[in-house]
Amino acid sequence: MSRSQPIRAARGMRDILPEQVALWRGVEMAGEAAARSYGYQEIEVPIIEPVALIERVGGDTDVVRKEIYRIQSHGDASGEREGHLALRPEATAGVVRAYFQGGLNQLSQPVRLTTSGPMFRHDRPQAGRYRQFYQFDLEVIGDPSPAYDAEVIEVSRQWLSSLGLAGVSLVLNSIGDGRCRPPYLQRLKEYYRPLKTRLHPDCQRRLEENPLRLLDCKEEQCQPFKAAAPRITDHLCQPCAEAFAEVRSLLDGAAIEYRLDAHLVRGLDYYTRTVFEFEHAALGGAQNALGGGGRYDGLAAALGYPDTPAVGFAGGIDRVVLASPLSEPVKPAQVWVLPAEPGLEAEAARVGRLCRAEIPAVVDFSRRSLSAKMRAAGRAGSRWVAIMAADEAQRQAVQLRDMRSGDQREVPWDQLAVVMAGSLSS
RNA sequence: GUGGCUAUAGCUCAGUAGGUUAGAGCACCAGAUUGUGGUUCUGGGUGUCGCGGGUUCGAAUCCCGCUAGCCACCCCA
Repeated sequence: MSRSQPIRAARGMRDILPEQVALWRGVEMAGEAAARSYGYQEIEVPIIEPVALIERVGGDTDVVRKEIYRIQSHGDASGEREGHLALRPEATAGVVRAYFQGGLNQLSQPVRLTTSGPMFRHDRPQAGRYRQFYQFDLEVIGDPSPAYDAEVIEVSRQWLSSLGLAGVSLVLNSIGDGRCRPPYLQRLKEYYRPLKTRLHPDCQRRLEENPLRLLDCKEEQCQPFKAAAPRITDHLCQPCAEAFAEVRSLLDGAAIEYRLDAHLVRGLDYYTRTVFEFEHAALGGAQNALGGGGRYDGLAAALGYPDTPAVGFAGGIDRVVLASPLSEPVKPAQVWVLPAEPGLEAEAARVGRLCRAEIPAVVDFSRRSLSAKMRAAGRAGSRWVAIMAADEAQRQAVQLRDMRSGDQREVPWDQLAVVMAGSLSS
């Protein structure tokens, strides 16, 4: 009625404040560096995509059922298609679309791509889980060789280890393909059906809807049945079994450690064969997955493009930041220009410009006392301050103070940049 | 989407048998130092007690609703 609440960020959204940004960028840049060193090329794709792009690949998963941010139609009578847009929940589908639409399928294959940016899912927020979250993606499109599965794993592992993360483990599985998975799921259902009444309610529902999920249920009462359940890796068709064996042998050859887990599955339906995930022990159970990926040979066809094999990885930047050892951000050398009395704004601004030839310069135009300005400069971690009152301004000079040593001397404006640059390099 | 816990200053928190001007540490601002920081000293509370309503002479405290955060699910990065 009277006063309204101040506006806050929407639920599940958060800001990355200046203090955090350095760490954030570091994580992102480490990904780019790892990708670049393996010859991956950067690509940017839209955050908004047609809902159909997401629905075709997502199938009947929760992500599509209830977690998609659909964009409200603009109300333009001629543009009813506007009602069919959504914020992307992941990047892979968009990258594959761009691969065809941009003619990358005409280049020599495979094409190695990397991208990163915000994704959106209408989940219940929790620590390490936001409605807008950031992913780093690797995709290798256009070649079925298991060697690319191994390479993608190697690059994503390189990303995580270059950040100095400890306690990261790789989990590996194969979930077969369109040929061997359906018969396996049939077996799995047959195994579980007689046990149905002894499963917990969610699993009773899963039995027919999504039997793979029975395998990673955490409910106590469902545990006893898992051990004897048929394992997908025992029922792979010949080509899938060979591909899986090759991935493992390549990982072994590269001395990449992993744990086989027949219960590892993926949320999105287009995955085939290799699936993998990086876990971090120190993070809570709900957000211990730092990233995951796998082969998605069925995706291109699901989008209406020619059947095209591909493999990829998506890493959660938010969670990697969370898991990263906090490093003290390195403050860049700076000079603060402090006019010691009012009326020197123009001169101070000019001194700032001269300094910027060599290092970033901040000009303090505030009216507070010089000692307050010094305090502020000191707290900001400035390397130098350039103090100037009317008499110095008249001589076109400043008192340049080295904040580390406390040494101070008068320096003419036109020598400032040189003097600071000189003592930086020494 | 389901269930549970929580919400007091910028941060971490104290404050309930309901009682008058709501506190601490850190942070922040100012001064000591009318031209010199990081140490020290002095001063300053910077707050619609998450929001809305109810009970009461009186609510940060009790009740209801809402919102947000956290935790466990669902699912996933």
